[in-house]
Amino acid sequence: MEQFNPLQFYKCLADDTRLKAMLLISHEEELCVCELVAALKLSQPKVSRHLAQLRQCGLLSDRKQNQWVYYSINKALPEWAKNVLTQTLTANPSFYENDLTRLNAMGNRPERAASCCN
Amino acid sequence: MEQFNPLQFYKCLADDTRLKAMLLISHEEELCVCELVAALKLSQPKVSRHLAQLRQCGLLSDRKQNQWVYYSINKALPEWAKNVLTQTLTANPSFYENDLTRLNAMGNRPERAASCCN
DNA sequence: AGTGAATATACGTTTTACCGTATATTTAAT
DNA sequence: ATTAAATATACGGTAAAACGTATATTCACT
Repeated sequence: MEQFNPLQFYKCLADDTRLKAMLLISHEEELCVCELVAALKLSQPKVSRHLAQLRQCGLLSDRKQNQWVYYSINKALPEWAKNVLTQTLTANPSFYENDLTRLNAMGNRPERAASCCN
Repeated sequence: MEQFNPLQFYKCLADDTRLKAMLLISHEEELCVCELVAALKLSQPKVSRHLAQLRQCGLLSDRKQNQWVYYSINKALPEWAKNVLTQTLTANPSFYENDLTRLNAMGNRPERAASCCN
């Protein structure tokens, strides 16, 4: 993230897959790729590509644990951008409710250890 | 505006011309097309096209007075969207400062009557 | 070492968005 | 009526973004 730029931020949010991924991750603290693939009902390469973009633009952080990669909202995001995400999340539950339902219905969700003690 | 949708909202903000226009209009209450053309240093058809899109998506309202068309933020925008715009405006002054300078340097800015008494 | 699961990337194609230029429309002024 | 200014729209071309498919990489398990 060179210098955080509002235009780049909104370009990241201007795609259905990326916006839903951001909101689901906000809602769940962190999610791994396979959980997002199940929640969004999209192909793995498609999801992975969009997550890579969100990470490169500084919106997401990732941590690897075993074979999984967990994505979370980048703590270093400017406050205004965090607020934008929170507002969007709380005001538009119907935008992502189906995805949340699929996520919760997913069997075999990976166990996760807290990032502080692995 | 059928039903206000966060994805469509962010697609509107995901273009340099549109984002700057939105922020300048937020900052100035209302602006006409020729003021935006001067502030953004862009062609009139380009600015007009983007404003039309913002109006069609429900982000802007317009009112005609004499030969000018003034654009302002749509009062009917959902609160969360208004908050997003306000946060973006106050947190990113450098994103639009040059445009604001050009706007203020513009000679012959059209006189405007308040919309309540024309 | 070999296999399978999770994830990432590369490549060519298709779709979407944006743009410049020309032109139409509306209003005001002469 | 004619002209000029402000704005809007139409059309064809270009560029950017997104996609599907194939493949590479990494890690755990046997």
